[in-house]
Amino acid sequence: MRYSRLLLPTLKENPQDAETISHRLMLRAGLIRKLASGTYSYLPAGRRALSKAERIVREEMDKVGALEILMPAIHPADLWKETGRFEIMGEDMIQFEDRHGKLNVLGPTHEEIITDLARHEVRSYRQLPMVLYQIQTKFRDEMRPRAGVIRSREFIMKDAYSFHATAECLDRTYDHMREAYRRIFTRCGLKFYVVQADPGAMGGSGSQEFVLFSNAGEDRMVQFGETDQVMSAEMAGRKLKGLKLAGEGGANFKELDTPNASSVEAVCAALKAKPIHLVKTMIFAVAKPGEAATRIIAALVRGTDEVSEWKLRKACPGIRLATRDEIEAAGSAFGYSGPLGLKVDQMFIDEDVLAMPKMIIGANKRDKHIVGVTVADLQKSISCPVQIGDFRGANDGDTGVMDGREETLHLKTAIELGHIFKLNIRYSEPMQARFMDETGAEKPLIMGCYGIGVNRIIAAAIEQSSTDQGIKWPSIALAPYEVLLLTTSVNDAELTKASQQIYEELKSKNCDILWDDRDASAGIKFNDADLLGIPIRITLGPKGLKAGEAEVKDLRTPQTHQVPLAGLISFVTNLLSS
RNA sequence: CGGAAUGUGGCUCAACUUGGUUAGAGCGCUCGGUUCGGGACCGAGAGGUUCCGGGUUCGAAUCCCGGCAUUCCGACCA
Repeated sequence: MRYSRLLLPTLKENPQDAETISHRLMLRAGLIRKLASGTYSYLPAGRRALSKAERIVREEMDKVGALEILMPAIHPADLWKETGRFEIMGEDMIQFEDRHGKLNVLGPTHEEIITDLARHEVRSYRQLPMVLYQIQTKFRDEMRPRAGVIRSREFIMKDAYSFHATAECLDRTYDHMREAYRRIFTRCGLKFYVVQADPGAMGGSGSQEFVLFSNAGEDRMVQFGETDQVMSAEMAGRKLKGLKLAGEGGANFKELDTPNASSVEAVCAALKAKPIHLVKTMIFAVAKPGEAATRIIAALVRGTDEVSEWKLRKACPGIRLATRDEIEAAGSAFGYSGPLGLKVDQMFIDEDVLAMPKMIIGANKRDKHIVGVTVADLQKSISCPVQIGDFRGANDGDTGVMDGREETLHLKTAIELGHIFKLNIRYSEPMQARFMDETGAEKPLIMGCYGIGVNRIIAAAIEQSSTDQGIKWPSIALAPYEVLLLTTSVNDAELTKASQQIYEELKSKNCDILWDDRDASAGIKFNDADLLGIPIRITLGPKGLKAGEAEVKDLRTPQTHQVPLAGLISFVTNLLSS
């Protein structure tokens, strides 16, 4: 491609709207342009980078026998109602009525759609296992799009879905997909971690995330010491000291007015205290979906900590946050809950609470808190069963425990690149997607699903390795072009002729080459070259031409070579295949 | 949805506090010339609903009210 014919509008200055490095550089290097909040156009170079990522994804999917399909972005809302996810996804789904008054949504993901396809097309265990995938635009009406392409309202996702007769077969495919994902991100040159994750809204029995550490990310992760072991902060277990609910004295607490102070922050302001002095009391209900609660429980953590629903769920399965009515039925007031006098069936107390000398707790009355509460007071007043343990998300510096080993936990923020799930029959059962097994019995299809945020690959690559001067593509396989031919001046006929010859020859060798043939000063060309970061840069100037050599810079090493023109083509093709 | 900030040629910004000529600068763009290995220089030129609506005033980019948009923090999130 000739630069003079290309739309590659670089920006000299940082756009005011862009804060994160990948966002800034994608704009400045002319990869993307914003249409509106959370929606971006990909310009030629950006589209090329995306295509390169897509190509890697396709090759690895095809290698594990996945079949590419394409599903609609417009879905009948009825399909989403079959699994209950119409309500769960809620306002994240972009909805519209068509001219016939039928409600449709723009697909944020495709479990329901693929399951519908499967219930029509899959009849027999003989067809299984089957893996289908697509690369397609998804829509989510994000509350707050941010960081350019990292969280946008419209994004490109590779989503794959697998169907199985047995759980063992799902396990095998899941493992193959995980390895395929490793290969994909490795080929993209990304420094990624595979993380045990909470299946969350997707449902199912297990999942792993592929993440890349970056402060532009949104996921809170902890790294186990200096190892490659990473897990979500919510799930990382910590070492306990063995504290007990016991103590002497107490009963010197008093009730104070805290009008309209239901958040930790507001209570601190009202009582001139710090979050570390507070205890948060979270009330949960044990209930089946859509049914009344069978038990009400409470969880206590310090004001600085977050209750880990995941850890709590392990101790007490089937929980969900209690409703306002349920909180009041437990003798409390919404926003002012505390352990003293609370009528719950069980209490789960994070161990750190027991190390607090004095605590501030909710009084179970509107606009009131109790200060000066001690562990002894808790011991005397709590009559329900109590479990002491690890019920909070991990903090930076905690001592983590994994498989009997102990390491300091380092808190990190991360970009989620991909996520793989064992769905089992989460979707096939409610949607009645069944197959006939070898005994002639009808069974729900066992499913897995596997997602990759394709445009996040590009953003993450730039987050991982770039400077304010420009992008440093971590893999040549991702760069919009492999080779940049920089002709320092186009007003020298000899130079232009020699450049064109190099350009044509490399092109004929199937080399992805961009020739900067613009009538612009060398400085502009060098700066644009730095911004775009094309890995191999050939610079040809009048002095070099006279000496019969070109300068070849390999940005990956980064080494500069003076190469005789006679051997230039083979030198570059060797670099590319190395 | 809560908190904060911003909105002025294509881009980055100034003028706003304290209302007062024809709203400026740099970059970019067009034309002419010089230059030609790190955003070079000289000259000429085009380009504006100062986000929108209302109000105050003799007079509003500037002050007031309402709205919209964008960004950041939080809540939320396959």
